[in-house]
Amino acid sequence: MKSADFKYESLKQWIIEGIRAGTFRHGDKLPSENFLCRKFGISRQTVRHAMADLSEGGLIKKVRGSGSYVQKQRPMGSSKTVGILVSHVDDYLFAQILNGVEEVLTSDGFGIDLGISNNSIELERKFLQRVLDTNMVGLIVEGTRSSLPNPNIELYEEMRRRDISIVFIHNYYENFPCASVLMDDIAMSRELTGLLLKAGHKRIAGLFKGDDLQGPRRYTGYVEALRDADIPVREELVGWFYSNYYDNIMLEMNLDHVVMNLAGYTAIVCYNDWIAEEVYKLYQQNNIKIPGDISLVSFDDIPLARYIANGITSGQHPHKLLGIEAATRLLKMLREGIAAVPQQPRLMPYSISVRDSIKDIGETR
Amino acid sequence: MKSADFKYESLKQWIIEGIRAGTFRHGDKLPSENFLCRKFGISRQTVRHAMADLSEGGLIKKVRGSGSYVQKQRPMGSSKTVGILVSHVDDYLFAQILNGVEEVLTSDGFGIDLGISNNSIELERKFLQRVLDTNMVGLIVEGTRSSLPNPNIELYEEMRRRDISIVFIHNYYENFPCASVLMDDIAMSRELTGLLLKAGHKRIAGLFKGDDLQGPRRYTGYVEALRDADIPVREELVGWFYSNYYDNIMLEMNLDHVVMNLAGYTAIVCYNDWIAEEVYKLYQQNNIKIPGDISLVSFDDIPLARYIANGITSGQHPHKLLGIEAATRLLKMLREGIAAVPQQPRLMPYSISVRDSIKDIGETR
DNA sequence: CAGTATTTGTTCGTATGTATA
DNA sequence: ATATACATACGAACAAATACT
Repeated sequence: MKSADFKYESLKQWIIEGIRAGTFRHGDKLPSENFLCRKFGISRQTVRHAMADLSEGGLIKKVRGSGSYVQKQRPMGSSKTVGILVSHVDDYLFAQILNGVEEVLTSDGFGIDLGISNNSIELERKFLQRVLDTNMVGLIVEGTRSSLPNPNIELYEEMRRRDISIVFIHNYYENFPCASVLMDDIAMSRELTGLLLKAGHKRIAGLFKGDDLQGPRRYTGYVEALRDADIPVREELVGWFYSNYYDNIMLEMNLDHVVMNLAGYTAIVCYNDWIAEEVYKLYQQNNIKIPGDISLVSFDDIPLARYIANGITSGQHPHKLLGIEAATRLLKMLREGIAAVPQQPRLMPYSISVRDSIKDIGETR
Repeated sequence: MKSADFKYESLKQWIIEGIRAGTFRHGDKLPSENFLCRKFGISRQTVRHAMADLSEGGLIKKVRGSGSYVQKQRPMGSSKTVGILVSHVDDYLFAQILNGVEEVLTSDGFGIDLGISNNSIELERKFLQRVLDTNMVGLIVEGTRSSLPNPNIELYEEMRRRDISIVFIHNYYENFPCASVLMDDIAMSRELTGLLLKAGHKRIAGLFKGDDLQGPRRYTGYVEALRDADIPVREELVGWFYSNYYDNIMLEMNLDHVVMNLAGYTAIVCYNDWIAEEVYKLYQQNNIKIPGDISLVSFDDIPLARYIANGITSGQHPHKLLGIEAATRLLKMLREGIAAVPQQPRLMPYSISVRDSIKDIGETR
């Protein structure tokens, strides 16, 4: 189908198509040069030209005295680079993850190519394209706007076709089953909300990120906990915010609007510690005390969490371990094939750092 | 000198040497194939074999009907990958820098290959080797143990020979003049120490990192401030710690030893906010109040700084800007040649966030 | 602008060397 | 040890792009 004005180009195409179609599989011996000469009625030099090109590109390996062989799709010595795409690099969470990933991969001689999506579908696409263009062997990725249908799925599917190993972290796309490593957001959220319930709170507000899978998952845990306690979920106590409003500049301008629209609650579940800090600052301005007036729980347990108010109760997320786990799974897939790792979410264990941000208001249900 | 058993290999060598020696300069037209046939008494096929190899490697460019030309050392379309090597990824400082670097480079179509040295000379070497092996076009690097002579200088020099652009951040090696972007540690430290002096402090302790260039620079500023105030520097008030003791696990075990050996001071200059936090925790255990008993100033102004004690006074380092500045300089070097950017340190502007960690003890000198 | 010489690109044929099965 | 298969090398011819007159 392709323009093959030259004989050596058409022979290259013929071999490539044969490999793609499965006629020649990885490790197979290709027909000898002399055989191809006869078959196509061309000279050996021409055959050699074609084979040399393919060999240069790493598609085949020529062994003197033996023959030419189809290389594994990804010859070991070729790229040895793994892409890692994260959504934000604002804080130390990412740094910890990266630390873990780096530790595992570089000890195995892999390089890391980094991309930041800033939760932009377009930037995600750009990086995925780069993964394909530069022939990376694997990808660790934090999905962009992972709770919504993703238009870049086609690129992920192209990667799968090309046998590029993929591990998602923190989230994944519903319509793309894949290995992933997640924190156990639902259970963690259920337990954190449970702490508030146990302290007698009944009107518990929630503040979640809407366009990232972690938001809905944390919301789910919150809902489950309320349901278990036979407390109806009140729509007006749940605030949602979105990526557009999430970067540091816009955050404060919009968050107070969301938070101040919540009313009549004694406790709040915050999407993460950064949001909790913003809420705390807002409360300070309005002279609301934590936990005196409002009890608060949150996620991530960043170092700051110790210092917000009297210390806030936060779900601990083993970030470095998550990075290590993701990288380890990727390595296994690279070495033993994609099937070696279950293409399902793996939930990381968690723990909760209880601090003085919950006031017991008696009446234990 | 090299084993050139084959004619095409020796011709390749001859051309490479010619380019290296300056006989053929970039853009020059090489002798025609037929000329080389006659000159070396070999067939045109053999000449073509050699030329094809060089062309594949990007060293020369063949133009049909015209001739073969020496390529620029780094043909634009080749790698488009920039290495970035940092020492630690523990905290958000690095994340901010990376954010800035990423923003600039990816908008120009460059990819980022990340390495973490963990302040290990060996890991640094490994990454530098990777930069060379994978033909990266540039490098942004935070030097490893930058206050000491570095055994990897040879690799940096090889990069320079290969026209790989290099920008140092935070530090540089004394014996390798190079473009670099630094925070103005000395001036910042002088000003911070000055704040303590203005508040009447005379016995001011200092706690510095010894094996990173930033440590000695901050110490220098501290010394200059004291000298300006005609206060002698007392050896016993200065504590030094080293990378071995700097990772999170070892830190606390050793820091208290260093800190507790300091005695008879009313104020302390801390290497950075993480150290300040450790010092603060130590003080808490010993019932020492900041600023009641000891005044404290520090560097970096991380978000935590607001929350340590009543908030600590800290020198603000525009991390993201530093990343942007470094990346911008690198881009300029990549586009216009290394000479386009002064091979000297560029100091970033800074500001100081004054908080309630300094007690005025009267007697304004 | 046309024509010609130069230069690289493609293809053929052949011969010899060397590693592998 | 022999046959097979790839690696190097030579010689020749024509095509196509470019440079020069």
